[in-house]
This record gives sequence, C-alpha cells and structure tokens, in this order.
Amino acid sequence: MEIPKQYTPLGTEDKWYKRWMDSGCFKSQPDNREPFTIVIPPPNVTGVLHMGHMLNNTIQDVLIRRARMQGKNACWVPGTDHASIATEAKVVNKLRSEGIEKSSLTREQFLDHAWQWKEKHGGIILDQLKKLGASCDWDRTKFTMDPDMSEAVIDVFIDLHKKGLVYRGVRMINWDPSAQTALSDEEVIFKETPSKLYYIKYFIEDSSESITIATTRPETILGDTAICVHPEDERYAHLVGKNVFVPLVNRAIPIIADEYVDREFGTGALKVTPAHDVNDYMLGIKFNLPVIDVIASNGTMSNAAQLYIGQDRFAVRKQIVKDLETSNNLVKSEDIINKVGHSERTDSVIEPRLSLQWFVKMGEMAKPALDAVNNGSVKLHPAKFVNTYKHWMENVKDWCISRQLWWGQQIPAWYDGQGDFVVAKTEQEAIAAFSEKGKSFSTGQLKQDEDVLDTWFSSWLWPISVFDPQFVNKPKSEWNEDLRYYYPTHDLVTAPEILFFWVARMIMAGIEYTGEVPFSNVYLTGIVRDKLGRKMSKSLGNSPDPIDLIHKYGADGVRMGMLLTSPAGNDLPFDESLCEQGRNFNNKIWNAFRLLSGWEVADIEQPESSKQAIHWFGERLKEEVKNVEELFQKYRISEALMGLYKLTWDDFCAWYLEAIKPAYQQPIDRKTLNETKAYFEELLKLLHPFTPFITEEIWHFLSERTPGSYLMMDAQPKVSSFDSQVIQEFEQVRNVVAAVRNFRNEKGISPKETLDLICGSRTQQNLLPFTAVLEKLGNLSPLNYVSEKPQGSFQLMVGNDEFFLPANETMDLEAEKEKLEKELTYTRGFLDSVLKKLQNERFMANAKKEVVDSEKQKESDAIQKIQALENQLMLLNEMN
RNA sequence: GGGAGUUUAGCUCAGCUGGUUCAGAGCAUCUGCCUUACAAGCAGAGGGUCACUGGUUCGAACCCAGUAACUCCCACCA
Repeated sequence: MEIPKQYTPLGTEDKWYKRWMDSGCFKSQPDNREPFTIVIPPPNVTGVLHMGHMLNNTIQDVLIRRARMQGKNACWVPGTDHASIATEAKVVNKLRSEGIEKSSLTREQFLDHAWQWKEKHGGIILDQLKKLGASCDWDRTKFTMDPDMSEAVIDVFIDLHKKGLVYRGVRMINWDPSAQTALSDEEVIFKETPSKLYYIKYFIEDSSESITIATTRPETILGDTAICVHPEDERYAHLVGKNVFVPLVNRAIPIIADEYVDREFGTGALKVTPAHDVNDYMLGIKFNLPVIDVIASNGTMSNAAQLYIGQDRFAVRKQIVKDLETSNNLVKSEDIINKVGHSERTDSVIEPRLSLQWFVKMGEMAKPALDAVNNGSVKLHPAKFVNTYKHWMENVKDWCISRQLWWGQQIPAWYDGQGDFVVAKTEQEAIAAFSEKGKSFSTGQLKQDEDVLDTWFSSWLWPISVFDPQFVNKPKSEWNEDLRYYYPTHDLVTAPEILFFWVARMIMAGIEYTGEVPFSNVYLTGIVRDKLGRKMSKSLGNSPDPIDLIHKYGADGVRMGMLLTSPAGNDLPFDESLCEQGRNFNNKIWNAFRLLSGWEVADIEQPESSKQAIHWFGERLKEEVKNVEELFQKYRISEALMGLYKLTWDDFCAWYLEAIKPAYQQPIDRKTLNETKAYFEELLKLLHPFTPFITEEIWHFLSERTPGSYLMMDAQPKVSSFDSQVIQEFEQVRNVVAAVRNFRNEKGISPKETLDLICGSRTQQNLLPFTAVLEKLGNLSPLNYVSEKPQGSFQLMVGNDEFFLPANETMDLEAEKEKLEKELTYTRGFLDSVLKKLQNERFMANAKKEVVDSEKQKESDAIQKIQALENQLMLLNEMN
C-alpha cells in the first residue's frame, strides 16, 4: 500500500466522526465511574458558528476528551439558547422583508413565525460543531425553550416571587425604542459619541432675569419640571425658589437647589426631567416633582410633549434647536464628546424610561455567590478575573428581567384589570389565588402579563435544568438520577464578556436551588481578534468562515491553530498561519507514521544506538506526561499542547526516530520496532484530545485493533516517576551533535563525511550512556579520548565538555582566537560574579545551602573551563 | 470618576517563594541543503539596557515607590 506524502483530513474526519457516533462513543449514562461534566454555553439557536465558538468549543472538547481518556465518565451536554431579543429581532426583520409588520400580527401568529424560523435555522450551529469534532452527547441536546426547560423557568420565577426575591415595580429602566423593550443594565453599551451641548435660556417669572442651562438633549425640555442649582452657588442663590418658564410651552417650573449639581459643568444649572434621566428621576423623588413623559415607547414625542407629537426624538432635537433660536432661548452650542448608551442587540440609542417592570433582588443572592469564588469553591482561570467578579458582586443592582417581547417565557402574572395581580403557573391557579383574596373570576377574565423573561433568566438555570428540569423545591434525594450524578459540573468554558450576565448568575441560581455551586472551574477564554487587533465580527467582515478553515486545514489543524497561542484569558490574535502550523504538525505525525510503516522487520540484533535511544525517550516521555498533567491542572492548555508539539516534533521525530532509523533499505530489528510503535501510540494518546481525527486514523493503522475499539476510548498514559539525569545526559549529547553539525556548516564539511571527534578525558563518563547515539547522529567514527590537545585541531566547548576536531590546513587562526577570547572573557566574568558571592559573608550566611552548593559547583566548573580555554589559546599562539 | 490588569526577541507568549549555566519557547528572519518519512521538510545561526526612573538587597526581569503607554471592567455627570 502506498501512503501519500501528505495527509488529507477531508474524508478521514467525517469517517471517524460518523464511526464514533455510530458506536456511541460520545454517550454518557450515570454509572459508578467518576463523572466529568461540562455543559456547553448554549449558542443562539439561530446563530452561525464564528471564531469565538471555535476557540471555546475546541477547549471544551480537549477537556472532555482528556477526561474521558482518564477513565472518567465524561459528559458534554450540548444545546442552544432561544436568545429572545436577538432572535426576535431577526424574525421581525425577516417578516419586514416580506412586507409583514410585527404589529399587524397577534402574539400567536408571531410566535408561529418565530418557531418556523427556529426550525429552519436552529441546529445549524450544532452541525457545525460536529465538523470541529465536538464529542458532545447529542442525545442530551437541549433548547432553553423546550417545554420542560421553560417550565423550570416559570417555576423558578414563581418560587422567587414567593420568596420575595422577584418583585414588580416602577423604575427607571433602559428602554430600547427599536426593539421596544426594557433592557438590563448589562445589555447597555456606552459609546463615546460626538454630541452638541446646547445652552438654553429660561426666563424667570416676574423678572427680567433669565437662567441658562446646558443640555445635550434639548428635546426633553418639554418634560422639564424644575431647574436645579448647587445650594452654595452664589451666582444663583437669589433665584432659588423662583419659577421659570419652560421655553416654547411656557409652563412654570421651580428653581431648586441640590448638591448633586456640579457647579463646574456647563453653567452650573441643570434642567430636571424626571421622566427621561435617571438622576433627574432621583431628584424628582426627592423634591416631589411631577413626571412628564414626553417620549413614547417608539422614540417619538408623546402627547404629553404638547409639541412635535409623533415626530422622532432625533428629528425633534434638530427642530427644537431651530425653534429655540427663533424664540430667543438658545444662547450657544458647543461640541462635546459624551457617552451614550446603546442597545447591545439593536444598537439603537437607549432611552432612560420610567416603567413598570419585574426585578430580581440581587443582594441576598450575591453574597454566597461571592463567597463561593472567594473561598475557591469556584475557581476562575485565570485568577485575575476574581477581582472583577468581586467588584461587580459587591456593587450588584437589582436585575430587570421583564422584556417587552414575545419570543421567550411569558411572565406568569395574572391581572384582574383593576390594578391587582397574582403570580401563578396557570390561569386556573391564578383564579384560585384571587379567590383566596376574596375576588372571584372565571376563565377568560384574567389577563396574563404580556411580557417575557430575559433570556438570562432561563440560561442561569442551564447547568441544573439540562439534567432535571423539575428541580424546583426538591431536596437532593428527589432529584432525578442524572442531576444527582452529573451535578455539580466540573468545568465551564466561556467568554469573560458574560461573566456577569451568565456565570455569576448561574452561581447564584446553583446555590439557591441546589445548595451547591454549579461548576468548580471557569475557564475564561479571550477574544478572537484579527491582525489589526479588532474583534472578529460579522459586521466588520473580518472573520474567516470556520467551516472554510476546516476544509482548508482540517479540523485538527484548525483546533491546533486555535490553541497554539491562546493562554486562558488572553486575547487570541488570529492568523491563518496558525492553522497552517497546525496542519504542518499533523503532516509531520503523518510522515512519522509513514516512516515506520515502511520498515521491514527482521530478527536481527538490536543496535546499541537503538537501545540507548529507547532508554532516553522512555524517560523523556514520562517527563512530558507529568508536565502535561501539571499544566492541565492549571488549565494551561496551550502550554500543554506546545509541550507535546515539541515532544513529538523535536524529541520523537528529530532525535529518536533518527537515532533508531535503520540504514537505507535495511530492516529494523523487531524489538526496536515494537518499542517505537509503543512510544508512538503513547504520543497519539497524549495528542488525541487536541487532534482527535488524525490520531484516531493513525492509531488504527499502527496495529490491528479489535472491532469497536477506538483511541478516543483508550486510556491516557499515567504519570510516573522518571530519571531526570538520563534526560540531562542526553541533552548534552544533543548539544555535542549540534556543535559538530555547526562545525560542519562553518567549515563546509558535508554531513556525509564521517568525522573523528576526540574528547577531552574528563568528558568520557558524561557521554558514555549515549556514545552510540552520538556517533550515529554526528556521523562520527568511534570516539577517542585524550588528555592533551592533539596538534592542529579545533577545539569545541560544549558546556564544560571539551572536544577536538581535526583541522584542515585552511584553519583561520585569528578567527579561532577571537572566538576563544570571547568565551574566555565571558567565563572569567562569570567566575568573578560567582566568587564575589562566595566571598561575601552575608551571602554565605543568608543564602540557602543548595544555592551555596550550586555556586561552588559553578566555581569549579568555571575554573576548569577557563583553564581549558587558556590552554587552547596558548597553543594557538604557539602556532603563530 | 472608580477599580483591575498589561508592558520580556520582529510577532504571540513562558519565566513559581529574588541567586548571573534564566534571559527562554513557538512562529517569523537569515545561511546551507530537493540527504530515499516529511520542502506542509532537514541542518545550523542571528536576534532582547526584561517600558522608564529611583529605592530595598551581598544580589533584581522578579520586591517597593514614582513616571509613561496600552487594555479591560464598573459608574447617573447634564
């Protein structure tokens, strides 16, 4: 069979994914093994895979595959999120493109469309994850609006309401006029926006005086109900208590004084519009000011504005400035940059708006969630996010959970039409609840709350509800088997952007409903950026299509590309060359496989060099197994990968295979081949979590496998002790080989020409264990040892070992001398610094014994080296 | 406005409780090689005042203070 020189992932990856699926490799059921659980951060149901997902899910798959191979019962639960506002916006747009306005539809009609949209587009993203190799238990796929998942959300709402943690109230909330819904504080993004600050004169009642205020939002003056100045501001002291007229409408409003006002800003006088600004609202409450709501929910002026009714707020802003100029109220305007809140989803400018909404009290729930992170029950990786988390949890505000949308869980509150309501799961229960209050209603008389719940109000239950949606108010003994077995989950992998939206709230819900934190480790990924440092996004068009990348480099190549340079919490500056590097690596493994599959086996004696190489690589492999284990425990996944990359490419391919490689068309001895295959298999196991497809492919080629057995189900190499001395000794041999090769390079000696390397006598024992390897890889004749430098030879110092190589007649004495002198100067300086320490009483008194000992060793090493160098230099001088 | 973080080779990053055999890795670069596993490769090499300034110490990339630049988070400045 001819094996191609280049590995082609294309058909191979689909083949293995299908076989894994068909064999049920991804499935998990509770059993007596230790569980290892990850729940996927559910992507938006109608979303498309982007680079952020690629990074995130690659990491999850690495963790879950490794755990599975460590004998744990690994369960990765996939699913999607209904993403109420994002999905509803998409459906609205789609309908609009068909000439249908949402407002012309009933709730039921709209939801029909939304579900159709979900059926059509939902699941695309999950299929894309399969291309990546994600080993999710697909039988467990959940959707946050599955009937049972939604029921859990409603149960929690009702329960929290009962506990007094959910309440309804009038608050200043963030209003998105284009989506026509309230948003939580977290969904508002403040952007620096060039604006104009308008100075507007208000005339004072019964006076010829006026007072000038500064505002960026002149359209709201129609809702002004006061002017506020600082109580100690002498400029205005005499005006406090008087009335002024609101321009254009000539309504009289008072001048009040409060310390909130910043005397330095603008004119030091502030217009107060309680309906349209959070601070003004607070002032309004304090001074008992009326609230005039001049902007309607769709962003146009309301009837209460009296003027410009029905016109858009931004058009009115322009118009009112003109009109104020005409009416002689406009003093001036200046350009400023201010921060304007935008909707995360629709990007429209947020309108602070007073409205009746539902909230979750955060204070009590935040405390244990904060403790959980402080005491390490939940570990954040990297730990720097602990500070951010703390800060947020200590200053958390109540969470506005009602959304004026249709796509989502409708709030289970029932209104009697006379200002009273009850919270109940069904209309029947609501009627019953009212009757307890002495009010009697029959079916159809109550009206359910029109609003739905914030998406995060369902996803905060995700780690619980994916296993048992009927967990509310049940003791652990009544949980179903899945929840008891898989919960709490082990790792959560997500973006820092949703640390507060989601992670913090899951911790709260977990503690509230299970008494346990929902996961023990949170791996926070960075943001995937382009070469210019911009976040990859659809709107910028700077993101490659992940599926294209997979076609080009293979899923294995892309997975490596995602992980090669992305320590936890660090942004990933993505470049396709990373995937190329991954692909190249896979090709390297492929060719290692080609090499050993091409050998003919014979029952011949095992060469000494092979014995030595096997000995060394065995230790080196054990060292790396330990290293990888430690790195995983610290969630330093890219470093673990890099360790294996070097182990495979450098140690295994470049050194080990070269050392055991038989001469051209010569057979290999059976023992060496078997050892080599065993080592290769260990490497494949270690690499499998990172590059599952190619490793599975080669593993099956490497030996006969019993049907139905897979590398992905095999066991990871176990950590064991190793002999670090052997590794060090081999390292020195490597350095000697490199020095010889460099010598050849410099002197233009072909690698094919065998050289006579002569060792200084004291180096003999250092090299002894690996002499055969040294001779083979350096292409050297059998080593000789001497105590004196042979005439007319080059000297090589490798560490403290001294070597000589025969010189041809064109030896450049001056260059050699220069090199030696350079090294001599360095070594003398080094010795000086060592001596300085050893002669320093305070060093000798304070430093640890190991440090002192190592310094003494350094001293004697350096002295010997200097002697050797001086000796050399002397000989060279004699030759002159 | 408050808080956190970062600054080490051209790029992306390691450097744990201070000890000059710790200044590292990968990629990129340069040189030489189409050597019968792999040019998606092989062999070698070069490259850094560890942001800056002071301090502590026998000794500082590492500890302290200040400066500068950048990043992120939170916040109601009209």
